[in-house]
Amino acid sequence: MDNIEESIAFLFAKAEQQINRRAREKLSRYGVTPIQYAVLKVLWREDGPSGTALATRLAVDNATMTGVIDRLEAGGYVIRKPDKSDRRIQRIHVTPKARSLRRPLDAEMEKLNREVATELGRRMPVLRSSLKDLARLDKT
Amino acid sequence: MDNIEESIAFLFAKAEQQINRRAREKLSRYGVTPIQYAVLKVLWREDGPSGTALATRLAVDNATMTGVIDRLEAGGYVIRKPDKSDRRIQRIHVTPKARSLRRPLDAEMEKLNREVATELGRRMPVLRSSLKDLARLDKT
DNA sequence: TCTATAAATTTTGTATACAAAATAATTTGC
DNA sequence: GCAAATTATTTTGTATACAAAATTTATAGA
Repeated sequence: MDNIEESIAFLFAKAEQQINRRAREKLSRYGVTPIQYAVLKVLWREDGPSGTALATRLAVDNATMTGVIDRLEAGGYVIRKPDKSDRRIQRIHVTPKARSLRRPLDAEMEKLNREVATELGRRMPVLRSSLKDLARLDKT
Repeated sequence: MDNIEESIAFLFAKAEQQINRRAREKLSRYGVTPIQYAVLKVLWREDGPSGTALATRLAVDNATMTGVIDRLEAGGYVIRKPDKSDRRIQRIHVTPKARSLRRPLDAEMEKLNREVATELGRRMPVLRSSLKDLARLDKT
């Protein structure tokens, strides 16, 4: 392995950088980032999870999730409401503002999926299964 | 696309997170990070590029590269030397300390490559070509 | 019961990563 | 020759991302 470009870690970092850049471009005019979109996508399906539940589901650190929720809350997309029976827990709820963004945001991200699928052609299913295996979102 | 786990951007982010975590684990006892390893890998082949040349080659922002070099310099892995004919340019040189790390660091990263290749089996070549296409390290 | 442990969240500190602006030096164009 | 444009680098500000520690509250065990 003479060149850094042959390193799988480097290739992953750069490919992810590009995909992330394209996702940011598509989402930016709605005022949200890719990870913020991921949080909203969970909330649209079931409102009111705890911060830790979101962090676990989206595979980020609790500390990272605190910041993401801070900014979503500052932007008026979510609100923290203390759990009634367990005062350690903050439940995260979407606002009407964020609900109204569901269709357009999903449309943007599905567009990105289609673009990548077109660029990769028949390799797309293999890429997808490889990513899922490496991400191991189920177990670990 | 009902679940965030189907979004290609999310899958990429999570897969990259795992790969990056594994790379950090392997490199950490040598005091370097994945992007710092990438810088060293360039310098081992040809010493003395400018910061901008490194940023372009490794596809990161100039501002990001400034910070990476700052920390490599603070750790004694590289030194900045002003170019003799163009006073805007800082040339980046490896130190003996960083030279001595070449073999062990390359060994760690090749180990990671082999591990991933084993996990993905026959899908590895397709993954690699997909990543290269998406990263577009050549053009753009 | 009451203390030790565990759980949820936040805080602090470090490291990418990028955008935009600032700075300094060189090159171009007239 | 010199102002304008370009180039290299750094600075500032924002946003992930994680580790480690701190805080608050709940639960388990003696």
